[in-house]
Amino acid sequence: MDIKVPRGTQDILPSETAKWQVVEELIRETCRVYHYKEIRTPIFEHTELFTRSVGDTTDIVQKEMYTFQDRGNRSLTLRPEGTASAVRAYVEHKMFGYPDQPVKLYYMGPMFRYERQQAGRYRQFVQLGIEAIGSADPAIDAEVISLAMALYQKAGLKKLKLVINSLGDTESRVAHKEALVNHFEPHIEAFCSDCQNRLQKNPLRILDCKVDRNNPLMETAPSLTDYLNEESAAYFEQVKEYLNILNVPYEVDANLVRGLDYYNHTAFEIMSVAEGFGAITTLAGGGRYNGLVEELGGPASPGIGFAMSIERLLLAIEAENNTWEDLATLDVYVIAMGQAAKKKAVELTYSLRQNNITAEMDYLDRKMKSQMKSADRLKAKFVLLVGDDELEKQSAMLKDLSTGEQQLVPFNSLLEQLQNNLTTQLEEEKND
RNA sequence: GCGGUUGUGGCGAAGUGGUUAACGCAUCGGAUUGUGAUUCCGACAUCCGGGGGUUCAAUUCCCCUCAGUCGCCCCA
Repeated sequence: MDIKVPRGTQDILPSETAKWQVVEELIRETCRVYHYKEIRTPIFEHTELFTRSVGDTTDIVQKEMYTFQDRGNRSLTLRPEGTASAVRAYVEHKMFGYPDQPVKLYYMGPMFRYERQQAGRYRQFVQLGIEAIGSADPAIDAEVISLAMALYQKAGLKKLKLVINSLGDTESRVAHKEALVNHFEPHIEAFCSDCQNRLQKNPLRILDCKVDRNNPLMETAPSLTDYLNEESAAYFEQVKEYLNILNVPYEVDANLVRGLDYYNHTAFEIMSVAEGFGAITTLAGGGRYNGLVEELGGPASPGIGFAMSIERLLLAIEAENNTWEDLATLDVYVIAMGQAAKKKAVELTYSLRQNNITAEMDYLDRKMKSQMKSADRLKAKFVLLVGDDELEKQSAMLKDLSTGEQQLVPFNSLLEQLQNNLTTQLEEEKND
């Protein structure tokens, strides 16, 4: 065996899929309650979609995209994020014309970024994305943020930190960027090489730099908050007010910057503060993108959304020591002794399944003892035993593995008997 | 892209420059001709990620390479 999964990808094995299903179910239910509808878009798009929306100076576009030529010489890219696709679909299907605005969408599926793997980071990973397009009401900002928080709470997470900031509108951002460049440029040679690159590209990131955090120029750098124009500042105030109304605790971090170009106004990030988490603690991130629909050819329509990583959600749940209900249950294990009995066992197993009873049997012609061990290991509730004696009596031995009790039951009343036993066992569990 | 670390059977994990590579778990067989625990007995790595080198001899030393993993950058 020398072919392995490609770097940064993983197989999610049967022993793991149960928890994925639990989380996925929780997510769909939450989205339903918040009245977001699922949209499914292709896993690859025209490359231009991402260069135009995400921004061609961003890390994602510059070094992380899986881009390829198809046989028709088109440049396609495995989607690195979902907002661009959702907005593309919004424009393409003229959802701006829908009577009910904002259009509220969610999607869940794999995203792809070419990066070195590390704890909580993969080249193929699964994101839940939420988008509300068509409203510039600060209340919907609060709704989107609270949806994310509600989801984590339902998943049992407590050690969370919500950080918000306002990037302001274009006017505010341009003014601030100019101020930053003026502030750092005269002394930029004192900064790390990354920061020197950031100066023109994205000076906001300099504020975030860990290498240069002790440089005195950091303290005196112009804050984004001071450069918000009146309208942007007022908008941000209202978002905070709505979060207060919803009792969603947050911290304002004036240095919070998101990596994608299309963001403006509200930006937020949710982190896990659980110990035992890896170096990457961001569970979800999002923000407002008021210019994006227009950028992709639609009418000016404001939007806001977020993306959260399912892998990181799972990691966070584990880091907080929450446990998973074991969903893999087996009602009946059918044991056959001898070839004649095997034929009956095959038939019985099939009919049980026809009646929604989870059933399994041995396909290795193993001895009875081995089959019993399998039934035990698989945590079967009941065993149905068929041998020559039983065949003669047109019956099967029905054994309750939890009590060890067994009784001979005629074939023709087996189904009824089993269904009775299963329901009484279920009720007893409830009473415990 | 850069750096740390690891790479021995299905899994976990010891180990040494030299005739049979510990041990634990799991699995299979038997003790127990048709019953799950425990116990006891037995089986289970022509080979120690791959390639090259040093050596009389390498899983153990050196080099290269590949892979996993963690971290930096950045992000979900």
